[in-house]
Amino acid sequence: MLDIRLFRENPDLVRDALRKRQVSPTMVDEILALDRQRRDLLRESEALKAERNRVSKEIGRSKDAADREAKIAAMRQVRERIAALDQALRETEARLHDALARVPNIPAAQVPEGRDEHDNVVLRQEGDQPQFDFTPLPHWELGPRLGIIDFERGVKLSGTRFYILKGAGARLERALIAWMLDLHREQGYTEIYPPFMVKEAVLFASGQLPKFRDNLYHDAEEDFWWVPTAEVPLTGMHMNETFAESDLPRYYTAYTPCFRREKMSAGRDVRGIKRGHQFDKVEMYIYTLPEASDQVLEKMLADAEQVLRDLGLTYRVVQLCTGDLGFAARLTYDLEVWAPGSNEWLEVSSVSNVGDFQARRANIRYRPEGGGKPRFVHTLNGSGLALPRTVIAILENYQQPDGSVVIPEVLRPYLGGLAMLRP
RNA sequence: GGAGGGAUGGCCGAGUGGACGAAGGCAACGGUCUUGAAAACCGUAGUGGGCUUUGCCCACCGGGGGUUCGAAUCCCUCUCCCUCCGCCA
Repeated sequence: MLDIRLFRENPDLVRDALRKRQVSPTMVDEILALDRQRRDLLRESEALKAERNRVSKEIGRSKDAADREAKIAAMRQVRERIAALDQALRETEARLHDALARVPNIPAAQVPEGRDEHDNVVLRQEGDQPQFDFTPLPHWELGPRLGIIDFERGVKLSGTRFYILKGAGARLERALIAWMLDLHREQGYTEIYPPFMVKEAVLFASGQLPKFRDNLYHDAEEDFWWVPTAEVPLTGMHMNETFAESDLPRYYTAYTPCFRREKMSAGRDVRGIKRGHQFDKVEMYIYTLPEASDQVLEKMLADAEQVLRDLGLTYRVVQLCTGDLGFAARLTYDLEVWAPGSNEWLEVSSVSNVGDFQARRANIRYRPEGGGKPRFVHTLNGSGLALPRTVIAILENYQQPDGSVVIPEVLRPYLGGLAMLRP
């Protein structure tokens, strides 16, 4: 959520930001009109309330019965008018709040301008694309051959975009989660095991609602929403809290499954385990002082990169352009890992500085050391990493001519020493 | 699931219709005293919003709604916490 004052004081800055994001800037004028209307109603209502407060006190003190009756009658009228104004005010505020809640964050100045993902900028590549003296298979062939992925039975249970991991496949998934959490813990993050279902207010706080309702699963009878990412509970965890400055920064890491309806990508990536309705992810999340957030973003990026480096995988760092930036983000780096069997770069991590955008929605502040008004914190989030695509990369990069797959060294202690998957 | 009891400022805690944004205590901050500190004493202090911004006004006592000229206080409702009973991995 943006500060309404930004619209009043610098509407062109907001319009410009929306244009760069390929979003129509007409909402700016709508918001300014609602803001004007709100303040007009508020002024009128508050003036009447001041009068009511003043006269009511006089009524309490008055000894004159006739005087009291006259004032009570007059204030009855005032009450009616206040009620009508407040009703109009509530409606205006609801519309203003809803409009404001749908405005994306302002991109940071250094974000390259562009229409969509084709205009993202590859900053660097780490490692070379491996050469094979045979044709590398895609994971959707390797998995079933190794007996570790069962697509048919996943579909039998739950339909398209579901699969079963079996035997060493299930163990590999679990090993990756445990290893990533341990790595992040060593990097300074506190491990969190959050609820996988949260209230609507939490999804609003992190920015998923109201705009992305269609991509979420929710319980029909109760106020439960399945998390689409651990970023959601890790934001909501400190909702309506005020930190002491000395409490910051806070580094968190969490494993959760992520549940997404994927309505937007119907028919895309239907093969393999690249895009499912349920997938595992280890997430990093940081609360910082505003001044520190840009610097902390670089640490988070490095921490995510270490996962790929330790696995010995080839990846590239991509800076998202304005048109591809997520709703809440002001600056985002994607990490894409090379998958030789699928023959594509797979997004396994998205590392973002959100600024105060979520903090404002979630009302998360800190009190400056020297005293003074509470200020909003900055939040950052980054995957470290998304599991299925990491599994894809491991299977496809470490496959051997005979169809077996070598397990990366770092994972072997988590797999009882297992070094090789064999058909 | 049933019965009962709760939720007040940073913390504790008083307050059952009118000078209550809220006593008192603790903690915090500033000052006096002191070589320094402690103690003692004096003082300052909440959050958000509006405006014609040395200030004035509005709102906020778990959330929402209602009664009333006027609500922390009365009514309805929701959420959460505690106690007991039941059920349960």
